[in-house]
Amino acid sequence: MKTLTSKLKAIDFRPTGLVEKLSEAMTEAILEGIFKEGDQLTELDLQKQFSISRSPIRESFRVLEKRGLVEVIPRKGTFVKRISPRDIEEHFPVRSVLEGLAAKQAYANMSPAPLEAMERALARMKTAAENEDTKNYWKQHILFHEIFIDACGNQLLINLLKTLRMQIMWYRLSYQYYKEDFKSSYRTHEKIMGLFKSKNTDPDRLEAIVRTHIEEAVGKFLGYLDEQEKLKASTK
Amino acid sequence: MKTLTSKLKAIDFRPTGLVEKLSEAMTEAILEGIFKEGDQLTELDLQKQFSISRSPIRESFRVLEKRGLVEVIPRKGTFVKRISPRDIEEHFPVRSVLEGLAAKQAYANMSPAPLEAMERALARMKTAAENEDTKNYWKQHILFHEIFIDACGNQLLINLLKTLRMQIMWYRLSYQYYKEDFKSSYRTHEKIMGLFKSKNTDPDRLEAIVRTHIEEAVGKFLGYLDEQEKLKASTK
DNA sequence: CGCCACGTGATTGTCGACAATATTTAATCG
DNA sequence: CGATTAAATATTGTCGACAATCACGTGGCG
Repeated sequence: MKTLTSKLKAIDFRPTGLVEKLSEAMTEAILEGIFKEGDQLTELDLQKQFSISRSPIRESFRVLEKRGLVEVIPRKGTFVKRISPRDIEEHFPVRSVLEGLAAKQAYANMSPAPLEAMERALARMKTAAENEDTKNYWKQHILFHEIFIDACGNQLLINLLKTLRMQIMWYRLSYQYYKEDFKSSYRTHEKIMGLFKSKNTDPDRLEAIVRTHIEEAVGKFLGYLDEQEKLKASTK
Repeated sequence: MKTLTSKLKAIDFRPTGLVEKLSEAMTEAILEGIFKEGDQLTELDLQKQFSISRSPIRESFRVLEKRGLVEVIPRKGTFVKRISPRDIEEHFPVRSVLEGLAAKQAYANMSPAPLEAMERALARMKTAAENEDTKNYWKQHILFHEIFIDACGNQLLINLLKTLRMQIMWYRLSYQYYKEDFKSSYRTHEKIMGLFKSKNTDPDRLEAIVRTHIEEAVGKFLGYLDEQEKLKASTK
């Protein structure tokens, strides 16, 4: 487990709202890969790093647990959650139905602002695809989805998806450079954009297309995972 | 906020696993309506009731928060979550797509045991409907759904649905006596059962029917809520 | 050599006390 | 009398200490 010296200094640790600040700091640390999967987050270590007592640390663990980033095992400790191929397989179908629903609900109460934001994101996806800028393509891709999710207006749905997407995002840390089939991906999003813009789109069709788009991602993701594993094995 | 004397005595409070025990006790207390919505759960009160220190209490709050039963507001306190009509409206679409997916996945890897369990539950639903035993009809209805949810094999999906269903169940405390249209409800479940049993069911059709069944419940539920509100207003 | 008992260090679990913040009540002024 | 401020009370936030449990290594025994 690496230290968090850089983050530590950036944060004001006057003793109020320690749990909030600490939760944010640790969330970032996990998302950025400073805390690696399987790592035990020992209270004493964090206590030393942040010079705070264990009470807020323990509470922060529960907050991170809610976000699905760590696993609190009573009388054993708190560990950064590992993601197995099985988790991936379980994740995508769930997320696909939820994002499908979000798309449908977003279409139902769509307003100009998010629509324009999506178009801008889509334009940047196009540019990134042409330049084969994988990292940026991903960033815009994520943004595109986030916009219509936020626009769906269903707070429960928004929160669920935020959590789910964050969980997988963290694993994507290294994933941001994986080679997406830009052309195919872009065409799909172009089609989705078209459906959002049109006045007489069948909401169920929009939902189905978004859902399928995400369901199909599971294969690519698992393939990538496999590749990484082999890479790891060969360098040993 | 009522006291928990009865529960208190039933629980062994030797200081190990206090958080687990306390979380369970408080979960039940909320589900059973001992803690009412909007109630502030003050640490001192619970401390006195259970004769334990505040540390495990505070951690338990975070556990309950994860289950969606309370709301932790920093520097204000912890409150039993209120459920608004809007929450209901947001809840049902989400749950419907998830249970639809669960049904589809359950059908894909269905085995005899859960199938039989569902048939038994369905049979008891029939009896309860004939006797107009609302409470028992509800119980069996819930069980019926739980069986195929558990059978879907997707642990993420199972956990999400368990949480969602629990949140609404708590509000159902009084709801167990609301008058369901037994005949219509029973017929739907008979149809679902038939689709689960058949070897050549279209999984998407099964999914759609389950989804629709739940989507339609939102109206009844809101109507019930409204009725309760009026009742409350009139008795004042 | 393998395996179990046991002790030792590491880690989590709980506690009571004090500090900081929020809420209520009381007092003051216009 | 109402509004504003100030004191008091209630409640949450954090801390350091001690207790219980777990993980690991060591030594004895078959």
